[in-house]
Amino acid sequence: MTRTTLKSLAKALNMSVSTVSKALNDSHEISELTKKRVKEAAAELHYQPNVLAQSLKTGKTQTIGVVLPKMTGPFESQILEGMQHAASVQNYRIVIMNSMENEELEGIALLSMLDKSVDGLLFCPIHENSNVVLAEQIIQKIPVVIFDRTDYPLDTHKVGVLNSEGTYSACKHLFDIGKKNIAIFCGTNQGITAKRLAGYQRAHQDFNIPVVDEYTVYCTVKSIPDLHLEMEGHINRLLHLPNPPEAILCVADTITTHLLGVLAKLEIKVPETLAVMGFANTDLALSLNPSLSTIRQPTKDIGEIAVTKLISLISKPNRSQTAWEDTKLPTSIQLRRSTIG
Amino acid sequence: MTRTTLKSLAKALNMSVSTVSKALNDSHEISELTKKRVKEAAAELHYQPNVLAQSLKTGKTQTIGVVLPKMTGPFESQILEGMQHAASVQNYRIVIMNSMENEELEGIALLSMLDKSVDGLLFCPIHENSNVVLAEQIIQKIPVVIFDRTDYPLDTHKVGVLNSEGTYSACKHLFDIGKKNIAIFCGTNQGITAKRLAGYQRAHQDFNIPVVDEYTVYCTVKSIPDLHLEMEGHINRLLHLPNPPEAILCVADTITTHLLGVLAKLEIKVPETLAVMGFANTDLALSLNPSLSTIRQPTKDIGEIAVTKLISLISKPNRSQTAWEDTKLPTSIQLRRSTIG
DNA sequence: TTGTACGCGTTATCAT
DNA sequence: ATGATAACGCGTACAA
Repeated sequence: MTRTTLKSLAKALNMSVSTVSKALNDSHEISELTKKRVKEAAAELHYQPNVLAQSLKTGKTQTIGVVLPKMTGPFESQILEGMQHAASVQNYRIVIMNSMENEELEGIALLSMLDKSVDGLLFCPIHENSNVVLAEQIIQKIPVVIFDRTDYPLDTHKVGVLNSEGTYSACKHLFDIGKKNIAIFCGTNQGITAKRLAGYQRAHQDFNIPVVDEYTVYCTVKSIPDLHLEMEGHINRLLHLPNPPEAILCVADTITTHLLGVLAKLEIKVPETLAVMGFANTDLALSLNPSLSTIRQPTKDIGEIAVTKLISLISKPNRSQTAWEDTKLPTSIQLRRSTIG
Repeated sequence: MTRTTLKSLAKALNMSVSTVSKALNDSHEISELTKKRVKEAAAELHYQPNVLAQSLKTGKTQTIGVVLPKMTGPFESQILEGMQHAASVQNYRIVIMNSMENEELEGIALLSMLDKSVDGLLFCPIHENSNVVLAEQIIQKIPVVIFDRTDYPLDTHKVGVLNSEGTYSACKHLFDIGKKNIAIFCGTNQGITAKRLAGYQRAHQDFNIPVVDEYTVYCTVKSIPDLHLEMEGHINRLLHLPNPPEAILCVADTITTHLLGVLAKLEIKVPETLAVMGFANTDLALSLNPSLSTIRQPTKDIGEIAVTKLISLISKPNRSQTAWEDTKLPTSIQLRRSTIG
């Protein structure tokens, strides 16, 4: 059982390879009749072009590489699904490399993109200056689009969200329901944290509410059980302040979704004692107890737009003189019982 | 800025392509001195072999394809991460195709695996006889390993879990804490549901507890809000039975994790009125209120083992006379407050 | 309209 | 120990 190649197809048809090739590619210099004959025979013999040979010849692989720090978590998998979908629609495939939040692994992943096996790269850097020189090397050869963690010094298209607006709206909502004292739980990614923190501060300014320094809290721990402990400590400390907060705003998915568990364990009433809301992209927000008010990121859009922009770069002849776009998608807010009882 | 190829490298070194190629591949017929010179020059000029040309020549792509029904949800992304990890360690890359639970899309995805662009396929079929003929065609050309939904008529390695044992242990636990009347909420995948249902029934037999027909419930709906409504209906019906159940066992992740939300809305006490446990692979089980007792699948292992088995098939010369292994990994049970208060 | 010949970048066989 | 050359499967400029 040997593979059908152009050559074998040509032999079976008593024609030359080039005729067959042109016929299959609908060249105008081939008669309709032969085209039809060729295509029928191709279908008959289950001919499939060898994409490797095609790519070697054309220099295009119809493949785009994705390098991202993690792929568990609803946020990441939703982005990946968006990418996967947009890519397959436009006849591209996706190969994923996981940097596992590790700069060295990220370097290896990036390096493997230089071998002509992908037409473009979608990159979510671990932090704002990880592997920058490598990235600059890569972008000399293939187009790159930065997504999610867009605070990265590379001149190219970027696709992320309006981080500061998300926290701003959340604060506004909390103010509206009478919670003026809002603690904010920050995550480990500096660029994103900074943006979201800025929205929090700007909201306070605009509404003339003072920012209490002690309300800004950093959760640095990685494992879930440890995170629970760390958050317990923070909450106990906050509630014993002379002026304890009435709400907690979380700026990272893991922190947000696990906070309710911690509060339940401490038997703190939500939202009466502490209202809770934060960035989170899981369906489960609806099924938590109480259901969780969230700031939701348009993950699928991020993925799809990133892919579309990348593909447009790939097909563009002179990439050098492009005006780079820093696309910031709006977040949206779902109000549920963790803030409005 | 033109790419460094074997040829340009050779020219720079005043040597022939074949010498350079052999030197880089550590052929024994090349002197140490030249090897050293070649390798230095290669590093100097940032030479990277063109993997496409390599693959075209060798027939190996160092790439494995994954076709699976969905990739959101913790279960799927954990499996993917396991695959990704095992693959990269063994110097393979992964390209993912999402069938989106749609048999036609699955067919397209599978078809694209026939073009010599992957060395092997990891396949999680939509259901027990979707695209079987296509799969059989594929396995003629490249090795295939079936994962997760292993109830599929293809002679090859399979990697899944001991589904019936999971529900068996769960029932045993519920019996132990005095909940003899257990309702079971089933999902839409027939093969897996059947296995898990069997474990439920076997447990009842072994412990001499009658199976009540009305306790077996099917949740068929896809969207989360609708699923909530459907489950509400089932629960109301069950609780008005003359002999209402004291526990609910869920056999699909989505059902399990969302059930607590439904019960909270109905203000039903968990675990007092109804204990809850079920298959679920999310970290959030710990942070639900009450925290959720789960049957957990070794997702990372599934992914890693599937990859390892596939790679071993790829490197095996005579695939025809292999003894196919149907690997069933054990599940594990985490007891939390949704059953033991 | 069809066919011939070459090259994409490698690896592998055969000489030297 | 090293070098010339064919081949992998395809696309295409050029010739017929």
